[in-house]
Amino acid sequence: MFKLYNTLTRKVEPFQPQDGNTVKMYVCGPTVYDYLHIGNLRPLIVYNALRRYMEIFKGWKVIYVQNITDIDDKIIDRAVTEGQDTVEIAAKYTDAYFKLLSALDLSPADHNPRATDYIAEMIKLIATLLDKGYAYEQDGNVYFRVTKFAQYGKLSRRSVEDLQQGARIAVNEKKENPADFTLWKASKTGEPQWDSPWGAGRPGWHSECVVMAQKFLGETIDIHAGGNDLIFPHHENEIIQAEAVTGKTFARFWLHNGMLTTRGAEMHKSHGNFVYAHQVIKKFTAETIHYFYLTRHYRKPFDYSEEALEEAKKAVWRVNNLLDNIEAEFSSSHIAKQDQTSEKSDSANSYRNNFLQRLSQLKQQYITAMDNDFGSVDAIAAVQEIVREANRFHIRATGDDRYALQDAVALIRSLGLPLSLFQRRERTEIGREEELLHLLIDLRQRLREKKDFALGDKIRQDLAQLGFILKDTPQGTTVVSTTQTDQLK
RNA sequence: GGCGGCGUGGCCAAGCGGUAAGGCAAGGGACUGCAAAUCCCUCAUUCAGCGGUUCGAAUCCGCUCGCCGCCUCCA
Repeated sequence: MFKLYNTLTRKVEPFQPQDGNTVKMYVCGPTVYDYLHIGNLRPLIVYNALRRYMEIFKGWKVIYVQNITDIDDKIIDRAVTEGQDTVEIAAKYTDAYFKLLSALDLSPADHNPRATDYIAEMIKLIATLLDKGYAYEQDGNVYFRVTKFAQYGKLSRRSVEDLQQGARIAVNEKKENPADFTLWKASKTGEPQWDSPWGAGRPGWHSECVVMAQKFLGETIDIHAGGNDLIFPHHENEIIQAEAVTGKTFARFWLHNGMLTTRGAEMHKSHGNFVYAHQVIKKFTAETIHYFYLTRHYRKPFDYSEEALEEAKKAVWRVNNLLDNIEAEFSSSHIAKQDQTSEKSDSANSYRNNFLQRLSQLKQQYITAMDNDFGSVDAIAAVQEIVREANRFHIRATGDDRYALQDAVALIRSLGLPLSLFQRRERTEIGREEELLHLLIDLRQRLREKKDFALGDKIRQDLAQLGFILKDTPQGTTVVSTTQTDQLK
């Protein structure tokens, strides 16, 4: 049974899409005022993997919507400091955002609505809230009257009274209640603005997600996800707007990922303790980065460090090394065929069967882990276990039994697929390059047979410099290209 | 003040009532001309501390200590 932790109920609950086969999923996207930092990457990677798991292993069709917030105070500030207008700023960072997604091998969303394309719908929503008495206008500003909605606070589990005790609620004379939030903001001169029944201005932050989620996914969506820093006020304020209007549940499941920290402190632009995502991508592959995030449970905070990424790199390498070895063995014409044609003995057969049985056991372990609130950490542990088993089998199996290794490779690739791991076809392309490589390998083999190890080692060293790692295995010499992978020291 | 989370081996990190996964590191061994990789063995009688519930607790409850987040913008 597939289960997810729902912030709304604070419980792990069985999840099924509300209408048969289609999951309607909305993930809060970026405000495009700067490049993303690595903390921003966590929800992208985690929810992408969740989505793909639901598609590939559950067989559901996921409609995945992620907004782009392209109008906001931070964008206005940025426009001033960069000397451009807000449209240019938004375009620049939106473009960088999509480039990053692609570099990270993240599946594109089905829809990426931009806030400024939905101003009219937001105005309509706000007008409805005014009509129903959930909002009020003051000097061109419109505020939500939070006390009017009894369930306000049901997601974050706080009451309006709690909020009033908080010392950090901004004093605003225009509000009836300090906890009321802005739906429409009257613009100052020079700021971007849109016409509305309440004068020129721009929408508050929380309306856009409601409008865009409902536009693409309907009044009740299956999953709404984002960072746990959005629980309050952002998601709380979305719920109140949506449900005040429709009277229906806005989102059935609310998912929230934990924050990244740097030496224990939350990573935040304003703390200055962040690293840009594009900087990390220069040093590590997308695969290593995915592994890094997916080996920590998505709801817990965790500490970023380059050492931790180095460790992830090695762990990924361990898996790919096995895939390389086996694929090299099965595709290389240099391996003697006689090994693969011997008749099978009963004992060998049972050895193979045991191995295959163990593989399916570990596959089940992976699925159980993933089904249990996206336990990617345990799921990856199961893959590592497959690697150990396969390495063992690789050493000991003989004859036709060895073909079972191809099953192991296929399994690892299929389990890695939703996680964006272990997909790379490592073998160098068949072609002139490979012919040349094998010429060198043959030459080196002859030198080694003549005990001329000095020259043989030089060939190996020089090829390594060019990015081709030679390994002398019992099955012969194999070659792996490091051009597409993290190079180990 | 209110709401919430976390504390597991040298490090990272699962497990959330049935007797401690996985990775990295380290030590020993096998294999190898040397490498690389791989395999075998060792590496938490114990899960911050103290009580309680239970046949049984890292897992539930209470208290204490330590760290962190939200309550303003933040993924």
